[in-house]
Formats: sequence, structure tokens, C-alpha cells
Amino acid sequence: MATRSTAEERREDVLEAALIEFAAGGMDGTSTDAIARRAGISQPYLFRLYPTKKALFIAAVDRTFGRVIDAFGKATVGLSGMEAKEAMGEAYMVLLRDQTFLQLQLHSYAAACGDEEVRAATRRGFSRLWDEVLVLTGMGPEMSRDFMAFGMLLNVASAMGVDADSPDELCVRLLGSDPAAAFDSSAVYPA
Amino acid sequence: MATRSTAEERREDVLEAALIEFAAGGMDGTSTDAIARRAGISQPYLFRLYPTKKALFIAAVDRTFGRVIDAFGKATVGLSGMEAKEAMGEAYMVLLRDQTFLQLQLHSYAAACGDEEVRAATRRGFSRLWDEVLVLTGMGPEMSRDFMAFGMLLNVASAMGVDADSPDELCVRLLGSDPAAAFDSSAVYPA
DNA sequence: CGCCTAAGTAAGTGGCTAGTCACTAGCCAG
DNA sequence: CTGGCTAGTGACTAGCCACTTACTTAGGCG
Repeated sequence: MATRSTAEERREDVLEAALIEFAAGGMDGTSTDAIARRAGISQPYLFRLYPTKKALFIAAVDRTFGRVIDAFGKATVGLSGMEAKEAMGEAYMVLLRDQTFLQLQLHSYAAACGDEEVRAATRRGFSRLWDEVLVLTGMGPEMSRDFMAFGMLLNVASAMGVDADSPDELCVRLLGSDPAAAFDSSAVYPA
Repeated sequence: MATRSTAEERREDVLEAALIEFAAGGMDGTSTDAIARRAGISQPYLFRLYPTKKALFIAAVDRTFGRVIDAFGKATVGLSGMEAKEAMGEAYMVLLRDQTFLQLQLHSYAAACGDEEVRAATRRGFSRLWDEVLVLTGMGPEMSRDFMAFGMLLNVASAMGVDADSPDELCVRLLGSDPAAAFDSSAVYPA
């Protein structure tokens, strides 16, 4: 109560908190109370900033895809073709470490199964990501499909607790004996 | 009430109903009431057949991975190598048509993010599937990784409502202009 | 028939949760 | 300093939901 923020700043705080909570619990498994507490505001105020829980979830989904696209863009400045692809692979591995974005992406796909609005948002985000991969690398459709497919595998790897820094049996199976080089040995880098 | 079943039969009914409901709504987004109604029993009786909702969800997850593995096994009898791989790709496309198994798989990954027991079950199912792919095709680890990765892409395709029978823009992007031949043109079938 | 086991349910319960309402308090313009 | 606007909250509600308890009924067996 000491200091006040603008509604816009609070909205941003809430969105950031929502990213974390939704990434762990999904749309139905996360309470607005948990998000509000993490954001440091009361739960009723959350509903002044976002009209419904679903609207907040969709905003978080949009943000997540945006962040991934951003990471790809930043990783590939001045690069193209195979170099860009390599840089994007590395960027994806960095995201794997964080967990938030890949896991929320997964919850976005899952929630899309049963809700039309979420499905629309998810399709939009996925398409943006797909197009960005095409543009940044200049790959043909088959190779960019392989890249995206491997990305989806990393999403589920993240969900299953695979940690490239302390690889267990499942990690090795998924990423090979040298996880850091996973993008080299996979379809993303056909020899 | 007219006729009675054995508890074992009812448990099977409930599991079958749970597959459908959980596939659409996920673990937290599905009520035990909806499952009981679909199974044709009262909601309290569900809790005599399964101790908790989570236990039922995990049983459904196990069943889902089992069904996919089964489909692969049946599709590849008498085949090996590339032929087996082709047959498995086709089997996956058949599963894509049904929606239940791929979407429940996705919910399994998503729920694994926030729950240890679900994560353990998911890792178990995923590992079984992975091993089966290795054994049935005799592929090396890189190629079977590509196969699984493409499978994960099909999971999210299913969630986003992609229908290979009436392909829209997103479907073409994901599966190519000839969806039925998607496994041919992808990493699963490198030229 | 009568009894005992197992299938099945009606009617709760306590707790949580999305969303509302009425209110308070900080801040800036004039 | 004051009036008004906007940030922010406490207290509430209506409904849902996982799970329980106490009960009923079907049917196989002696």
C-alpha cells in the first residue's frame, strides 16, 4: 500500500506471475488467488486488470509464444541458413533450462483440446512461431517441420523433468549422450 | 439398475469413459461427475472403483500409452526396418483421426509439469513407447528420435483441431499438401 | 426360502474458487 | 486544501467438486 503503480504496470506484474503459475499448473489447475498472491495484489483486483481467468491465460499464452519468437530473433541477428538454425537450436536449449515457456506452451496445447477460444489463441501463436522459423532460417518446409517437431519433443522433455545439466536416463534417451549437442545430432542438423 | 455388472467390468467402463473425458478436459478440467455419468454409474460408486481422481487419471494415462504401443505392434506384425516404420507412421495417422489417445497423451505431459506422481507415470509411459519404437523398427537412436519428435508434433496438431480429412491452412503447414503422405515427406522417411 | 456378500446409490460435507460489491486511500488539478 | 479520479482491498456469494457415510437392493448358495 505504501506506493502505487499504474494499472498498466500492475497488469504486467500479474501477467509475469501468471506465466509462472500457469506454466506449473495449467489453466484449470491454477487459482487466480495464487497468481494474485505472486503478483503482490489482492485477488479481486486481478479481475479489474483482466476480465476473466481465461482472458489472463490467453494473454499468458500470447506472451509465451512471443518470448520464444523473440529469443529466436535475438539469437539469429546477422545470421541466416544453417548458422541461424544452429543459433535457434541453442536458444531452444536455453528455454528448456528455464521451464516456464516450454511448459506453458504445452499447457496451451493441452487446454486447446477443450476450449475454442484457447484453441484459436494457440493456433495463432503456433502459426506465428512456425512462420518465424521459416523466415529466420530460410529453410524449406520439410526441414522447418523437423525443427518444430524437435521443439515439441523438447517441450515434453521439459514437462517430464529432463534437465540437460544433470542428465538422467530419460534425458540421454531424448537428447543423446551429449545433451548440449542435441540439435547437432538430430534432424535439425541432418549431416 | 436392471442388470448388475461385476466390479471389474464397471472399472473397465469407468476407465473407458475417463479416457474420453480426460482427453477433452485434462486432469483438473474434468469432473469425476462427468466421468461417472458417461460410464452410467453414480459418482460415489466411482470412488469405490478408484481410490482418487488422480489414480483414475494415471490409469487412463497408462492405458493410453498402452493403446498406442498396441497400435504400433499390430501395425508392424511381420514387418521390420523401413517397412515397419512406414506402418507405424500410418498407425499414428489413424490415432490422429480418433483424437482420444493423442490428446490424452498431451494432457499427460501437461499434468506431469506440476505433479510428481503423474510425472512418474508419464515418464514410464513415454519410455515404454520409446523402447517399443526402437525395438519394432530397429532404427538407430537418431532416427527413432525423429520419429518420436514427429509424433509429438502430431499430438499438438490434434490438440489444435487439425483434421487430415478436411485440411485447413494450419494442417497443410504441419503435414504438407498431402497429409496422408506426411510421414513420407518428413524426417521419418529421409530420402 | 432366507441369508450373506457385493453392487449400487441418495444425500450430504467441507473446502475451494471465479467473480462481485461496497468501500477506503493515495494522488493530482485547480 | 479540496474534489474527484483511480489504485486497491475486505468481505462476501453462489456454485462446484472430490470424497464420505449410511443406506438399499440384487442375486448366488445352502
